[in-house]
Amino acid sequence: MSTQPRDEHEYYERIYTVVEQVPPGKVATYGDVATIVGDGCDARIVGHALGALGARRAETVPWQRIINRTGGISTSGHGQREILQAEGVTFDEKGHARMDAHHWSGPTEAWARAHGFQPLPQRPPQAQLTLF
DNA sequence: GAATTGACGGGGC
DNA sequence: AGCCCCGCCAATT
Repeated sequence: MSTQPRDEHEYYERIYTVVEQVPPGKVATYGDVATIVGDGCDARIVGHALGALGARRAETVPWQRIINRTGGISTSGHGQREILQAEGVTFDEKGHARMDAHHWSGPTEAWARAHGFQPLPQRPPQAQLTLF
């Protein structure tokens, strides 16, 4: 049997623990975090969890390193992009983070297993070569 | 209780 | 890259 929390609040602490693993200069998507947390966690729940961070907790949880799948910033009025730029993350003209250079590859398999989380599946290398 | 909205995402075109 | 449709979970109207 799998214990999947019915109350999304039950995911919050696990979500914060995962977010704390993302190093400066790197970014992860809401979906990435949800996958690592596992047990039915959802990208939207991750968004709710980060939105529920108090000012105190936001000082230890790097919420700014979580962005959407397009590399765009989903928040407004929090200076998220500026903070990321200060950490070394680069953006293109359209305001999208350069995921190819800064996308976090997930926790180490050892860490994930030690803490009861799910490692991030290997992302297929994006071939940009114009064959023929 | 349907429709809508919100710090979302995958797949198809 | 962009747009659309649909699934997802929860809160609000």
